[in-house]
Amino acid sequence: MTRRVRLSDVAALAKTSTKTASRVINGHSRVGSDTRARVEQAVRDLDYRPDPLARSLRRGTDDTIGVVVDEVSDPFFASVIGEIERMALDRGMTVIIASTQRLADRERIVVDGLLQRRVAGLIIASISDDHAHLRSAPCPVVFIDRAAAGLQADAVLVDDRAGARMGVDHLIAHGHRRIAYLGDRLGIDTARYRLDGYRESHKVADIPVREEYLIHMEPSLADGRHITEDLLALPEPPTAVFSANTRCSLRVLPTLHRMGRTDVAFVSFGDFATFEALTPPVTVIDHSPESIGRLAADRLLRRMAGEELAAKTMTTPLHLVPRGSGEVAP
Amino acid sequence: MTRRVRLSDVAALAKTSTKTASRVINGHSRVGSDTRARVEQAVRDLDYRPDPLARSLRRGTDDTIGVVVDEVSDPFFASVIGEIERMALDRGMTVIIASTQRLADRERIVVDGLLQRRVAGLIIASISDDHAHLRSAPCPVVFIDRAAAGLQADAVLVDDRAGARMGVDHLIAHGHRRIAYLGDRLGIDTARYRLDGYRESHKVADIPVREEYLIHMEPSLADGRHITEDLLALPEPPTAVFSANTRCSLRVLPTLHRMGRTDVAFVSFGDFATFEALTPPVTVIDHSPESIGRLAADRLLRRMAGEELAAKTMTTPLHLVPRGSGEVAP
DNA sequence: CCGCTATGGGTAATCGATGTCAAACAACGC
DNA sequence: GCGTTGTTTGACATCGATTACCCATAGCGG
Repeated sequence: MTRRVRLSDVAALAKTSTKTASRVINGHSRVGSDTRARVEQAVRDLDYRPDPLARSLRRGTDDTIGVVVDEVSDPFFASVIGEIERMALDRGMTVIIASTQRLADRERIVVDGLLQRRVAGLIIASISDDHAHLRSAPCPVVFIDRAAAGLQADAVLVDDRAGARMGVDHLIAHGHRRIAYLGDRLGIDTARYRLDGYRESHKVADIPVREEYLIHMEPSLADGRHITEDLLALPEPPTAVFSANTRCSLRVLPTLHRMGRTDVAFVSFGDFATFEALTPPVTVIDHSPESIGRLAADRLLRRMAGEELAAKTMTTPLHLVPRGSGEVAP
Repeated sequence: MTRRVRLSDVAALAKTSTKTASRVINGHSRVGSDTRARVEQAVRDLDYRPDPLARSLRRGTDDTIGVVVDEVSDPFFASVIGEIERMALDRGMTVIIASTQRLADRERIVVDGLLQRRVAGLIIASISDDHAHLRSAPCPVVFIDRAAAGLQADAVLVDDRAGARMGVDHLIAHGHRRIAYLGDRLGIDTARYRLDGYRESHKVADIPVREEYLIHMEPSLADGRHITEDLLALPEPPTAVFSANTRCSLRVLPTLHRMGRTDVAFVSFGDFATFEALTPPVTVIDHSPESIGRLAADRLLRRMAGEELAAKTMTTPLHLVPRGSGEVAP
């Protein structure tokens, strides 16, 4: 990092004005071919690269995509982000990731912060329930995992209700009537819809829902040990567990195994590499985080390129992968 | 997002100059108490927040920490990042994450990009072998996971050689003499040192190293199926596998289980939530990604706060957690 | 030879905040 | 009353790039 090379240095070396140099660099309007050549040479000689800060300040926009998620260490989001990054970087764009730790007020701060930085586009897994303030956002916004409220916008979703129904129906079909539900706290849409699916399955099968079987994990709660132990210590313990997301599954499965309670059936909404290696292998409702990332990034990049598109909600396909843990009899 | 409120708007409302308003906002030097009050009122009335871009441009530095890792979806880095974010956000700083996909030339680009953005500090898991160009970096730099080459700098490391020795010694102590090594390609320091440890263990125990047991996975390689199958199809297949990192373990363990080959002993350098739930549970060399993140962030934040510190290399503790897979007899 | 349109290029304002420097003013001692 | 010191304050330049606006030159037809 020697002294910064500025546009004016380039212009000086090319014996022209900054304006013309700027024209060449940004490919604008007509510039004489000899002048253009001189500027290009100077750029090369000085290894000049425009200052992204100054450029954004003037242009009012940056070539950065902002991504807002709950937590990077959540394997689901980690994969989504990985895919977004891959697509963005192919196009020479930077990605800024910010996490909300599942706190609604942090989300607001974080999103505002990104907008202040004039990101060119935003991909948000929102936990807040009001996005009206994004209506006049100065850049395209794509929602992932959870839909926008009070706002027409693109969204790439998972059919939460349907997925949960698949999983719970599957357990019911295998004879279970005492099924625990494990998910995030209900403030979060995804959790609510998945719970809805759970309830619906019960209703259709005419099984009453027992409130003591519903566990809503706080974001901060470090491990699932007590939860699992308490659940199995109930006078009438569940014979099956439906876990509404990978993160919950990762917390609870180890405890279940440590307790030797693999007789409890288990279905996870969301897969993970080692799930198939457990004994019994974990039955999952699979949805591809990569394709969510890909769809979202693609949509965003197209909007950023100026395509006029109507707001659209995309849903990624789901399928049940029976592997063993979901087929254990009660 | 209505029209942007600028400092001059605040100044106008408070009937003073932009400079004075700026003084109040940044708490610099002395300002008359009545003027200060007027400015503060105006800030509140207009909901003014300084433009981070303009501020950075002028100040020459941003309140953002740049983090460079191989890949966000690597569980090890995901945890490290999670911890860095938590610490940074407590102090109101933003974190920008960029990934290199384990490509040395991308690393250079990505790092330069962050420096151009005038990040206030950098945390790098570098895969390049020359950091001389960072010697005069305009901000503090802390290396994680892999040390700096050709440069005095802080680093938070894992004792790769010692960890590998622990793991391989353990396998040897349990009677194994045919031990496969599975790691990243050797261009990466971490991989090299871990392999060194593996070799050293063999030397000490007077066991020859068989080159056909050494697997160096390419970063792009999607799954470990063929690798595992090929390894076990050798005329004299290994009776044990030492996996040099969590990512490799996550790729190989499922295949091993799918093939029903849990008679092959397995030790993983790096733990993961489900490892203890497998049958047999996975013996690991445990090192805490969170504490790496914490140490690195702490060090960086202190430097950013201006503390003068001598370059220091920190090493996080390692311990062997025997769980079963590493104690399988040959 | 004049006026008109292209074309290439320069000057200076701008984005929004902050640093420099000096003016304005009060208080103080003499 | 005057010089001195110290506190507030503001005009202006600056960070580095982009752009609105204007000017110069050449080529053209009449």
